[in-house]
Amino acid sequence: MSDDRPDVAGAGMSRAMRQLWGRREDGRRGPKPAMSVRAIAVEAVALADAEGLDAVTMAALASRLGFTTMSLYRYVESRQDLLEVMVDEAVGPPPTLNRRRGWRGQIEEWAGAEAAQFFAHPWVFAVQTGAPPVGPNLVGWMEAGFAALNRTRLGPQEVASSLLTVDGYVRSNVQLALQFAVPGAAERWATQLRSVLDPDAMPTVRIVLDSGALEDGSVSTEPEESAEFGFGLGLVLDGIERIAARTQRH
Amino acid sequence: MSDDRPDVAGAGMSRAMRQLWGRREDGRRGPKPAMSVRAIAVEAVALADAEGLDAVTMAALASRLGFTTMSLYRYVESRQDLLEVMVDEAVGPPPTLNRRRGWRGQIEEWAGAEAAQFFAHPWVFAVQTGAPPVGPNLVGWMEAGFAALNRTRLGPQEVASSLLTVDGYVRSNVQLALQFAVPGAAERWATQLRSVLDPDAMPTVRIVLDSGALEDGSVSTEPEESAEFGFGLGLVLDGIERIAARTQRH
DNA sequence: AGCACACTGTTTATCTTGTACACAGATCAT
DNA sequence: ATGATCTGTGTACAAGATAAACAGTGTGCT
Repeated sequence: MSDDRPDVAGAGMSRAMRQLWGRREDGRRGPKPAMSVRAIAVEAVALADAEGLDAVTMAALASRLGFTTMSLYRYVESRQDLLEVMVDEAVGPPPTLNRRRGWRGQIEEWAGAEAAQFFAHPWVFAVQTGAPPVGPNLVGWMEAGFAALNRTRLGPQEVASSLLTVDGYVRSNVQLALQFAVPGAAERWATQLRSVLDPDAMPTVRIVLDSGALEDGSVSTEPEESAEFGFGLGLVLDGIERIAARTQRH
Repeated sequence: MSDDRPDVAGAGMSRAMRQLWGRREDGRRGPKPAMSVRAIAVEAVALADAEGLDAVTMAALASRLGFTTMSLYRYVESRQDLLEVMVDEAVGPPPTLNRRRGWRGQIEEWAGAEAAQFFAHPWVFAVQTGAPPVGPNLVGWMEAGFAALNRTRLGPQEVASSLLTVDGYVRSNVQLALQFAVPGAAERWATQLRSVLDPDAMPTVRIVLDSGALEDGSVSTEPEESAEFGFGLGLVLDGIERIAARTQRH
């Protein structure tokens, strides 16, 4: 199997991933494939958007595409493989950042765009990735983010850490916002807690709860416009800025 | 069913959660339960630690406990319910923060302790929670974190946001570290990318990759001791500190 | 004391899903 | 041409969550 040759492009990836990177396969005998990994991914994403990730069964997806269940396995090694391809498709190509803005503005753009993607495809959070991502789109986002941060004085090490921090911030923020996005979810949660909380044992939670800080409007359902989002991101960027100011390039 | 009375303690939670909060059930007829939610959770956590989350099937868990599969459903409403209970058990009770340290030191403690828990129970990340968490331990961690941040001049709203940011940072950082923790994973990942990357299209990724910033040692496998971890956390705390310095209490 | 009911753990059965395997036809290298 | 290879298909199975009905158990009420 030439697929396993370690020196070939895309070694170690699934066949699907390799196809996403546009790598040609070796032997081109047999009938031409009637589908493509990308087309499958697009349909799968649409299905997940419409009915949730659980609705994306191999059978349902295949049926939507007008093929049999097993035909999918010619393109994707397993459901897990499919999910990873779906994530790459869902995040889409990276944004083209405004060149006239400084690194900080660009990272804000980047973070906002990422948040928007997550809001558009909430099920992405439910996909469990065991290994670091290798999809072309995800790597593209990395490139865009690294490029922006590379305009600071930070060294590669710090650039990587910083982007990771920003990415982590965006993810956790959106994830929480999504949980509160269900109408009434915040109130229901607050009510549950109040009904069970011992005020003496947990005074501060009570205070925050009563302050309404976590009520419906506060953790905004919207992506970038949220004051919440901007506030926390500001924290992170302030930190990066401070480090950048006192760092020598390595 | 008195379980559904909206004014009763723990309304809206699963029976299991209510039991974790120590709420007594109403009718106490019939035979005494042979197990307890907590005992089940402990065994389930042990199983997940040892063999991964997938190994935690209702059948396997029940067998370990010496009962039939279906008996578990007397304690837990569904597998999903079990998973949520497991998470609360896995994070455990919150740390008691050193009272002599300032808010910043305490939050560092808090973050380190949280990271340690995640490292000890990596499968926690694979559990998908649709709603905000309501387990007593998780709320306990909230309390501890809020209490520390409450020593700043920040208002409740900012306190909540700040802790969320810290928590998000810890989670994403540990999650990534775990992915690179598999021996050779970082190298394999770097090799894969290099073999597929077009240097012209993605120059910055190439630079970071070649800098070794993401090689095995860099993203440390260890919790708090990691320079990585401290660096990023420092960013976030710097940000919080700056805001706190210029904020009036609301 | 006795009785009815709430509650326990069990047994049995079902339904959903992912996926291995073998096949028939298509197509290209030689 | 011809055989190796690749495609989509049909069949079959195994794992796993959970619904339903059941028989025993202990409590509270009479």
